[in-house]
Order: sequence, then C-alpha cells, then structure tokens
Amino acid sequence: MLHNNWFPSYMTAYIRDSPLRRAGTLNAILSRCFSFTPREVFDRSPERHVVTMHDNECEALASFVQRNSLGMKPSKFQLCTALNCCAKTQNSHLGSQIHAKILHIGLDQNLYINSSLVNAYAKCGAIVDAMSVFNGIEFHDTVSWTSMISGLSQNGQGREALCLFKQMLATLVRPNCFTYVGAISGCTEQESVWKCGELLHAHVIILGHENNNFVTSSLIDYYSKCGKMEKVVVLFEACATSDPILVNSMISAYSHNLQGEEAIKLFMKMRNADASLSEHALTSILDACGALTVLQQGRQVHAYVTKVGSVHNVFVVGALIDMYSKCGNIDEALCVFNEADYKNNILWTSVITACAQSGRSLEALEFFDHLVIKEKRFSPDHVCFTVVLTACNHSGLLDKGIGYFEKMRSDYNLVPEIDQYACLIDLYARKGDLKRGKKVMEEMPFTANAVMWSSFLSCCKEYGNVELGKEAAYKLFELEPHSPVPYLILEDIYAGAGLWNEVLQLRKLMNDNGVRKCTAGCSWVEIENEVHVFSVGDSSHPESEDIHLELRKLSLEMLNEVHVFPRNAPKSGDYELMMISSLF
DNA sequence: ATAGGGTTAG
Repeated sequence: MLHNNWFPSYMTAYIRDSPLRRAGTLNAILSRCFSFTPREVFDRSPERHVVTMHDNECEALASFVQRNSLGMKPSKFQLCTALNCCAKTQNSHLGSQIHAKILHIGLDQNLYINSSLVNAYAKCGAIVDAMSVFNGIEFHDTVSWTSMISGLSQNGQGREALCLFKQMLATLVRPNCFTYVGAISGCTEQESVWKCGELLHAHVIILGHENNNFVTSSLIDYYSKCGKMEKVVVLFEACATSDPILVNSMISAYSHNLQGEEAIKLFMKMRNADASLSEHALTSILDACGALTVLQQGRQVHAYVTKVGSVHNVFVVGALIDMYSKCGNIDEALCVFNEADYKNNILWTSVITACAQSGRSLEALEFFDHLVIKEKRFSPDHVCFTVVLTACNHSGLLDKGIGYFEKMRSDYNLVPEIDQYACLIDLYARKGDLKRGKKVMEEMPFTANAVMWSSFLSCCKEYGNVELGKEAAYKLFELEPHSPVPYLILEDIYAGAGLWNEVLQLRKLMNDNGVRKCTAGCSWVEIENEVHVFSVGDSSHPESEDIHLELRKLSLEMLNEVHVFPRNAPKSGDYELMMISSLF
C-alpha cells in the first residue's frame, strides 16, 4: 500500500511519482535509522512539499539515509549535501538528526558543515538553533556570517539581521554581494529599518555590486515593499540583461503596488517574447487581474497557465479561483476547482468563499455540508469555519450557524478562535438573543474588541435594547475614544425609546469628551500635482486627528518624497512610521 | 563539498 498515512507528504509524493516505488523499503529505512516516530515526521512536514516537489533532494536524502542505515559513516561532503537538501525540503527533523550525527562523529568544528547547519536550521525556521550553531563557530568567514544574516532576514528578523551585519562590518571579514542580498532583504521586514536599505544601496554602488542581478532583485523587492516604485523602475531599466527572475520580481512589484496594468503589460511582453515566468509571478499577475476585475486578461493568463503546465501548481490554481471569483465569474472558478488535480483545504475554502461572496451563501453551505459532513472529503479548519459561519450570518440562517459552531469542537476537535467567536456572537445578536451574545462575549477566552462591540451595538439598535446598547456604547467610548459612531448609535437607540433627556445628556457627554462628528478619511500630501501619501485615517486611533494635522503641516513645509503605501492601507500603528519615513 | 534573489491561494 503506497499511501501509508504516516509518511511525510513530500515523501509520499516522491514515491508516487518516482519509478522507485518502494514505500515499504523507505518506511523501514526511516524508522530504523532515526529516532523520530512516523507521526512526528508527518506532522513536521509542511504540506507544500506535495506541490513543490524536490525530487532530486528527496532522492539524495533517501540514499543518504539508506547508506546511513547500512552503517556507512558519511563524509563531510555528504553531510553538507544532505543538510542542503534538508534546507531545501525544510526537513528540520532530519536536519537535527544529522546534526546529532555530526556531533557524534566529531565534525562539529568544521566551518563548512557549520555553515550548512546554520542554513538548514534557518531555512526550517529554527532560528534559535541556527543562532546557537552560529555562536559556537570560533572563526567566522563570509559564508557563515552570510548564512546567519540571510537566515534572520528570511525569518522576519530584519532588525536582528542588520545588527549582525553591523557586527560583521566591525570584524576583518568582508561582506560580499551575497551578504548584501541578505542584509537588504532584512530591510523590508520592519519599518524601523526601512532607511537602512538606501544606505545599503549606497554601499552596493560603491563596492560595485550594482550589476549583480541578485543584488538588484533584492533592491527591487526592497523599494517595492516601501512603495518607491520610481526607484524600482529605474533599477529595472538599468538592467542590461532581462533575467527572468528580475522580470518576475518586477511583475510582483507592480502588482503589490496596485499597478496592475503595468504588471499585465509586462506579462504580455514576456509572453510574446517566450520568456519564462515563474509560478510566483503568475500568482501575482492573477492577483492583479482580480484586483482590476479584468476578466479578459485573466482568461489570457489562464490560457498561458494551461500552456506552461502551471495548472498543476496549487498556488496558481488558488490564484485562478480567486481571480475568477473577484471578476464575478463563479462558474469558471468552480470549473478550475473541479479540474484541479490536487485539492487542499485552502482550495476547498476558496470555492466556498467564492460562492458565499457571490451571494450564493446557500449554495456555499450545501457545498460544505455535502463535501465535509457527508462525504468527508476534507477536514475543515478555522478559516473554513469562519467562512461558513459568515455565510450563515449573511443568509440569515442563524440557528444553523450556531449548530456549525458547536460542530467545530464536537466533530472536528477545533478550539474556536476569536474570529469564530465573533461570528457566534453576531449570530446570537442578530437573532435578537442579545443576552446570550453578551454572555458569550464575556465568557469566551478572548477579550472582545471594538469591532465585536460595534457589531453588537448595531444589533442592540436593531432590537431597541436600551440597557445592553448603553453598555456596549460605553465600552466603545473607552475602546475608541475618538470615534463619534457609538455616540450616534446610542443616541438613535435613546431616541427610538423616546428617552429625550438621555439624548441631551449624551450630546453633552460627546461634547465634553471632545468627540466631533467628523470622518477620519484619508490624509495625503500633494506635491507637484502628485499625491504622495495615502493614509486611511482610523478614527479609533487615539492620535488620529493630531497626525492628520501634522501631515498637513508637513505637506506645507517640504517633502521630497513620502511613501505611497503598497497594497494594503496602513494600519493605525503605521502612523508613527509614516511620520518618520516622510522625514527622510 | 558550504552561503544568495520572490514566500505566491482561503
């Protein structure tokens, strides 16, 4: 039987697709040589390996394991190669087994092996382990520094990566272009280190690495993430060669900066030139098509996807479903889904979402009932339940929704998270069972946030419940002291109940608290007919108004450039950063 | 024989 359910999924895929159909042998090899249980292997193997199969790496690892099982002592070269494969397949468990082996045979002082170990741990996200290996190295070289710096960057610790880079500069070991790639990608992680990127760019120019495509690609990514598309374009145009990866980075950059049209243009150009496009780029371009709701272009990309065989990539399939769904073409979305040769939880949830969002909530629920409950085709997770509960809410199936919530725990062993609780509270409240809703809000293991209280308050208004409405509104006065909304809704509730005295008192309170009926809206700075800052004012942000004022003042003084925020509207916490970043 | 570019779908 090939599908031993404990197998790491990439191994299963490897075996399924490999001429070496030797699951039984591999099974035996794995359990004989390593101390982990089969279940652990399975649990630690990210599902994506089914998708991005690393055939060569898997084969190399399998033969490494086999040699090991025959009692052959691995050479340091073999160990390096094996660790490299672990890094590529993110097999941290095998990686630490190999680490144990290294310690056992006393190769733990070898710089090559240690650099590989740092890399393998970092690629698997085990940054603490990577760091401890790194710290154990007595004499570092450029490679060991680079491994650690890149590892930190890739694990969302850009600030730490830059600190380490700084430490490296204080030694006699010099960074090379590899090191700069790692350091530059560290600058995109945290806003507080954004300006370091430009400094590193200057280094790169001085040291003459600017013609290195890897460095350029990391710079494109960096500038794209801080919204400096003009610099991105300059960098891209300065490239003599059209490296497909640079083109892919560029398509992603356009797409993430809401310049979908440019992204599509570049895609067309590449397609006509028969240049290869990565699957990352294809998902980006589909994202752009969805955002622009351009179905025709989306279909053209779909045709290309079919032509190059990327329909087998689950990310591309997901992006296709999402694109068709955003373009309002639910039937094509379903068609893509039905034809997908591999379906995971995310795809199932995608189609259910697509149905629910196109106003076909009932169909979405039928789909769910049929596939999940009846046929047990997939096991739903938290996100899936959020979609289902939201669909119930939209279609007024309140009791059914409450039933699904119960099922989560009883049938699927899922502990509800705050999102699902929010849905449940909404279901009760919309049903008119405000008491029950409030009880859930108080008893759940999370603290209710402003969104939950706001929605609850609206239901209180709906049912004219003065007592609970007042409670919810006062809660919101604390949570969102600058927002006029809860005052206005409560005023409505009072007025509806004919409590005119309370209305007057409330108006006074609003005035005393300095809350005005203004909408936060957008802040922007206009320089030379160009709008340079978009900031969605969040009225719940305590300093929202002050910051608006500051921004306006700044716009009057001078600003060479201010960031245009990519993709998502900035969150409240971004204000400070905008203030800072606009000063540079 | 060791290190490098994006991290994409609900």
